[in-house]
Amino acid sequence: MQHTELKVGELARRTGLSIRALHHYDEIGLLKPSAHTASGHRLYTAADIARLHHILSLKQLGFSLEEIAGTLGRADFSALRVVELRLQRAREQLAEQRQLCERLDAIARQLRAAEPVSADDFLQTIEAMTMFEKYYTPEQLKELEARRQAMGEDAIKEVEAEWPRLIARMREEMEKGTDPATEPVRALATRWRELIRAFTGGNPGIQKSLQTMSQQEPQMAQRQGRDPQLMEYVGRAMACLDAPK
Amino acid sequence: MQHTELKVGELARRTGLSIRALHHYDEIGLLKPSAHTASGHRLYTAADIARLHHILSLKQLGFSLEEIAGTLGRADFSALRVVELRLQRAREQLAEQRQLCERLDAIARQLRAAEPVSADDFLQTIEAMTMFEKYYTPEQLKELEARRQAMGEDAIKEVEAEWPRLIARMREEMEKGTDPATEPVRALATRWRELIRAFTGGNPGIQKSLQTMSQQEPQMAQRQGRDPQLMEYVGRAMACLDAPK
DNA sequence: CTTGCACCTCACGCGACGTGAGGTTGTACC
DNA sequence: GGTACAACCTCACGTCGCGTGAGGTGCAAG
Repeated sequence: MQHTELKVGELARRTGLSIRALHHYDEIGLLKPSAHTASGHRLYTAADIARLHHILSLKQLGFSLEEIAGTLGRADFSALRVVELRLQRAREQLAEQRQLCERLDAIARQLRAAEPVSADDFLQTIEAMTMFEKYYTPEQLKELEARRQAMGEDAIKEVEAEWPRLIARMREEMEKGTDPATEPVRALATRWRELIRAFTGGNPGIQKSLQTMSQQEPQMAQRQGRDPQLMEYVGRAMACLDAPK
Repeated sequence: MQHTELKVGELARRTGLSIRALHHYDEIGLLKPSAHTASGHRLYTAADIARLHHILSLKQLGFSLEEIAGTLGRADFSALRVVELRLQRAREQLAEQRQLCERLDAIARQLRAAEPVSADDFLQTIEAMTMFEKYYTPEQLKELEARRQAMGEDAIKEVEAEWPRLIARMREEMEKGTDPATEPVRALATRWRELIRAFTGGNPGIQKSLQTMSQQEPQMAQRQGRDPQLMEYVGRAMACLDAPK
């Protein structure tokens, strides 16, 4: 009955751990075999094996080896408190994972809906989504998504195609030096305002977030051809709309 | 207009990254600033900053720096495929996280329901749950949980308290050498069978899993005083019940 | 005596940086 | 010119839980 002591290989086979892992536990003092052969081979006693089972249980709960060592070290710990702390951590990580999945899923859907996109479009899409998540609250994002749903795929694509054209025409007028209060510009400015309103839906929170984003991330606007100079021109045109000549 | 180049500190402040992280990206060749001052200070151009934004976007999606480097390296990758692979990984991790949360939550509930438990009880509870998860299918676990609910806390505690008593009395008879076919043992064996039936609910799958677990994990039984010798005695007593003298 | 297996002890590697140590550069003020 | 002080630089080790060799020893069988 004294042959109950196991060597590493045997223990590894029985627990499914690697030999290296057991060596590691020995190294860091988490599980030191109580006996050794004369030649230095590790001999794990029944008590060692019981301890290992405890270790594996706690490991399955996501505790670090250090935490396990601490927990097994002193027997006076409050089990409930320890588990609840760990549960809290796990819940936070779960929420993060969920968010990540949602992000990826949203992007995948975008990609599936669109034509085969170029790498550049792809990166821009992601960047845009990241920005949106940064500047809009979750509720606002929901509302935006709802409005997109309501508009339908085609309408969205139309608007997305119209923006660059509108920007280009506005730039033309600016470069020609057209007075922003006069006609071709008034029409363009009106359309500009309409498109923005179609996006915000008149929601003041979303309007505010959009404004914040535009101010904080001028590079994004730049990439779409909306440089500060143009924006200032548009601003003047808008002002003229409100104050009719 | 040529003052657009940023030094590390500035870029770090704007992106929320640490200076060390930017150094790291430089080290591994993920983002090498296109310019340096004469004295060796890093200067990030607008193009560098754009690349960094791409990097951060992909990082937010959980890609490793190596994957990001690969993705940004060649422009011919299939965006959808990349994202879908990543999504799959994320979903798997999400499932694991969820399982972990459930495990922790179950243990926390157990701990809250019970009296303040000793560290030893705690570890034993966890170990038991781990074993259960190993040998019973999710559906079986659900059924067991349902039966526990139906029994009520007090009844469960009663049964849990009865087991050690029953085991002790059985051992007594065995050590006295009582014939397992004769009376005090017949009654004990009957009760033994009843308790097991209360646990399995007569479900053959659960009966089988229980048997498998008992065979594969003799140490667990041992700790409850059910050594092989005793089990063999119980087995004989059971057989005598079925074949009435 | 050799073969072969299980065991031993170093010791580096991963991934994405954190955290110093110890030195240089740039800028502002005296 | 000197002297702070912040911002930059380059090593280089630490993290966590082992994987993965390299190079050597112990022990039983042919």
